[in-house]
Amino acid sequence: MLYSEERKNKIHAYVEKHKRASVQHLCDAFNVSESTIRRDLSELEQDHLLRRTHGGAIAFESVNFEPTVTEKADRFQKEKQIIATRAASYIQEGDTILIDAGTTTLPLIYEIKHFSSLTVVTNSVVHSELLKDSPQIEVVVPGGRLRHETQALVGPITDQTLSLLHVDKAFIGTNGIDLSDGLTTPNLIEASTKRTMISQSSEVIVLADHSKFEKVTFAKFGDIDDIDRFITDEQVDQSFVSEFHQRGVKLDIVLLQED
Amino acid sequence: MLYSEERKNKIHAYVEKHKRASVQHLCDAFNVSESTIRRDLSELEQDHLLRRTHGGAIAFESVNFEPTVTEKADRFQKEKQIIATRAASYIQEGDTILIDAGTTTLPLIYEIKHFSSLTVVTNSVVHSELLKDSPQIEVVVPGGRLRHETQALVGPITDQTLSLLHVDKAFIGTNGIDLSDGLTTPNLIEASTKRTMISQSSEVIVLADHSKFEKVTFAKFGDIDDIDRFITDEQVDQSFVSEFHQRGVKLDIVLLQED
DNA sequence: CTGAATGTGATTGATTATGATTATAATAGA
DNA sequence: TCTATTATAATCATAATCAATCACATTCAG
Repeated sequence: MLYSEERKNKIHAYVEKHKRASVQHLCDAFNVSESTIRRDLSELEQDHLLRRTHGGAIAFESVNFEPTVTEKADRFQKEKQIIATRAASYIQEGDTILIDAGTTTLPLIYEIKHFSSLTVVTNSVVHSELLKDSPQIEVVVPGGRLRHETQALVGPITDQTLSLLHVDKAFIGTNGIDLSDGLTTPNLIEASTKRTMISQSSEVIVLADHSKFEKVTFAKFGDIDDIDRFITDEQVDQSFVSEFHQRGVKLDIVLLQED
Repeated sequence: MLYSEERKNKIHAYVEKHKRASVQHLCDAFNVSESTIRRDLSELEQDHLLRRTHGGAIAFESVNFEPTVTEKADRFQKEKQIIATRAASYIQEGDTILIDAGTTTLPLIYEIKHFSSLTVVTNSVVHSELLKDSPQIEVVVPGGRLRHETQALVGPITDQTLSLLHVDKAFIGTNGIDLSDGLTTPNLIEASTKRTMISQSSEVIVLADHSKFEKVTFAKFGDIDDIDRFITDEQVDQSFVSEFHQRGVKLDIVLLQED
C-alpha cells in the first residue's frame, strides 16, 4: 500500500511522461477509488504540478507552451523572416546594436550569428539565450523584471541601465503604427523601455509586418519622427508612404515571394 | 539498546535505501513504541533528511526532468540534481531568492516551478529563459555582459544592480572550496559578481559537488564564514566537517543512491 | 544525594486518508 | 438543439494515524 504522497509523486511522474492520464486508468493502476484519485489530482493541480481536465489530467507544459507565445510566433513567420533579413543588411561588422524583445526581431538573431565582431544589447531572455553559444558576439543585457507575456525584461532597472548605454542602431518592434498616434504597445512599462531604447540609439530601425498598420494600442512609445527606417512586408497605403517621405523616414518594403 | 541518535541515523539510512518506511515497521525493527518513532521522524524531517507522510515517511524525491543537450554534456549531473533537490527544500512560498548562474544551480530551476509565489533573481540567461513560461514566478535579471563560457551575466552593471536588491536566500555555485583559500572561481569579474550576491542575501547557501573540494582556482569570492549552509553529495573530509562546525556553517551531505 | 534534563511508552481526543453516496455539472451523441 | 451518459464536487462514515500530554525511568551535574 502506498502513502498518498508516494501515489501523488507517481501520478505526477506518470503525467509528466505521458502528458496525460485518465481518472479511470489511475484508479486501476493504484487500486484506489475515484474519490482518492480526484483528491490527488486537485492537490497536484494546486501545487502547479499538472492541470486537471474533465476525466483526468494533462501535463503542465503542454498547456504552457500552447497559448500566446508559440501561436504568436507562428503568425506571419515568413514575413518576419524576410523583414529580419533586410534589417540585418544594415548591420556592419563592429557595430553596437540594440535588439528589442518580441517575435518580430527574433529571426534577426539568426541573421547576425555570422558576424565576427558585434556588440548586441537586448532586453529579451530568449534572444540572449540564443546568442549564448556565439562567443564572437558580445551580448549585454540591461536587466529588469521579466514580463512573461512578451518574455522581455522591462521596468525601472531596464530603463536606468539602458540610459547608461548608447548604440549605433536599434531594431525595435511595435504592436501598432498609426499616422496620428505613432508607435504604440499594449503595456505601459514596456512602452517606457522602448522609449528609452529609441533615445539611446543613433539610428532607429522599426520592424513591423503589415498587420501592425493603422493599429493603435494602449501606450505610445514614439512618434513617426523618431523613426529613421521602417521595414515592412507588404505594399502600404499611399498615405503612409507620403507621410514617411515628408518626415524623413526611409521606408523598406520587402515582398514575400509566393511559391 | 540503541541511543536515539544511532536509531535516527539508521532510520534515515533505511528510508534513503528503501525510499519509504512505515511507523509500524520501524517500531518492530527497533523494538520501540510508536511515539518514539514519530518523534524520530519529526526530528529527521526537521533536518530535511526525509519527508513524513501519514503512516510513515518517504525519501526526498526529485522531479524527473529531461536534461537538455547542453546539460547532458555536464559532469556529475545526478549529483547536482540531488543537491538541488535538497536546496529546494529550504525555499518557502513567498520567498525572494537569488540563483547563481552555472550548471550546479540549474536543476534548482525545475524544483521551484511549482511554487505559486516566488521572486527569483538570477544572472543566468539560461535559468531565466527556463522560467519564462512560469508566470507565477517573478523573475528579475540584474543585467550585465554575457560571459559565454558560463552563460552568466557579469560585470559592473550586474554588480551595481544587484547591490540595489536584497534577497532572503542566495544559492551560489563555486568552482573550488578550500579551508584556507575559501571559495574560488576562475574569473575575476565573475568573482566580483558572486561576492556581491553574497553580500545582498540574508542567508547564503552554497551548492557544490564533491569534485570541488580542496580545489583552489584563481579568484576568491568568499570565506568559509560567509556561508550559512553548504550542500554537497559525498562524505567529505573530517577536517571540513569540524572546520564548518566551528565556523557555524551548516553542512548538508546528500548521498546518491546507487542502483 | 538532589533536582533538572532527557528519553521513553501509554493514553486520548483530534486529524487524516479513504471509499461510498448523491445531487449537480460537463460532455458526447442523436 | 436536447437527451443520455459520464464525470464531478460535496458530504458523510469509518478506520487508521497522529499530536499532545502525562508519568515514569534514566542520566548527569552540582
